[in-house]
Amino acid sequence: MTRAEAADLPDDGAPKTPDRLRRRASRLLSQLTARSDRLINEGLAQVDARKWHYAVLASLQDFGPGSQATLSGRTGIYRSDMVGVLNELAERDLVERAPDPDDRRRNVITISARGRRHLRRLDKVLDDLHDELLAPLSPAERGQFVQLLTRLLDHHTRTPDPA
Amino acid sequence: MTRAEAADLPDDGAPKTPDRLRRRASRLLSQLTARSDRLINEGLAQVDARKWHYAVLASLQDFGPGSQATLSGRTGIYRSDMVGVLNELAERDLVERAPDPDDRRRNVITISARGRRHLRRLDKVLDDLHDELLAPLSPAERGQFVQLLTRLLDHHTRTPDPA
DNA sequence: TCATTGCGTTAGTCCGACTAACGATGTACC
DNA sequence: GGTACATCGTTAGTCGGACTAACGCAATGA
Repeated sequence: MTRAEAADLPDDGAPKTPDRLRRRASRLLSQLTARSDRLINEGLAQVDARKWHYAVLASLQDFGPGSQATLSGRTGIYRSDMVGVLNELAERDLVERAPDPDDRRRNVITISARGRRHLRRLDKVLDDLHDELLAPLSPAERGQFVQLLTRLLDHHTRTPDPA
Repeated sequence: MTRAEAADLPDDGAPKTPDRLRRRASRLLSQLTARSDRLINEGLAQVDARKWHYAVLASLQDFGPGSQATLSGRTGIYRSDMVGVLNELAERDLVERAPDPDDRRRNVITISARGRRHLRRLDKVLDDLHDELLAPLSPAERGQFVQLLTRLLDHHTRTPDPA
């Protein structure tokens, strides 16, 4: 081992990260989100689903059928990406896509019985995955965490940057 | 217009997002991180910097010179991406990259006086940006938030998925 | 009627996280 | 001393998510 290495590396070889870096909320968010996304994606993949599937199905279940644009608004998925998501859902017979007789530009998307069943399953899967995600936190802390995130997101959703 | 802005408009048609979707921690994390990343990136862009620059400079300042691999470990930047980051930093004369006489495979990266000055500026910029990011939270809540994030990240860092 | 707006769709950009593999070099073991 | 293996910097490329541009078409309203 060279002299330079001895200066850089602690005895166990674990690399040290500066505190000012480690404490930055933006960095914590990025890193945690990366882990969270992977956890959720892998979990959903095991039941042949993606998180967008859940968003669309839940939105259909809770607010009824709608056009692709409507779903886009309800779920936050861009309408450019919605196409692919609905293709996947239709392939699996979880939704039906039919032309709207009242407005021939639109498709009316409806959740199927199978879709409803699948949604119930996804809800369970996601509950478990979030249990894993939030494992180190007590129930009270989980509530706090969600609350803080919500407030921050709301703030930045309704307050666009003046740039 | 971004996703979150488009979602959820006050209409009588009520394009609303299902609660079970809105409350999921994973989703809140993703969305907030997207906003946070944009905020930080745009802010840093105004001083001709990227967040990786900060990570590398801070690591050099706090722990001294090191090889690219060392920096990779300290900052979390993949060594494949480190190349480009160091190119940018070297272009701006913020670091110096010199071959290590003791090990000709390595480069020794050193922060320059200019780099130190730049780092001080970045710290200030980031403080301001985080003030904006965490605006809706009280100081106590900010501490709480950082603490919760840290615990979660630590947990998932030291506990790899059993897959 | 004609311009405008909304719809679904295709294509493509940008970025961050991550993997694979290469040539050059260094280290360990027999 | 050779040889197998590990490490370093580097290039290239994958993957998914967020986001933009623009098309053809249908509906709307002045």
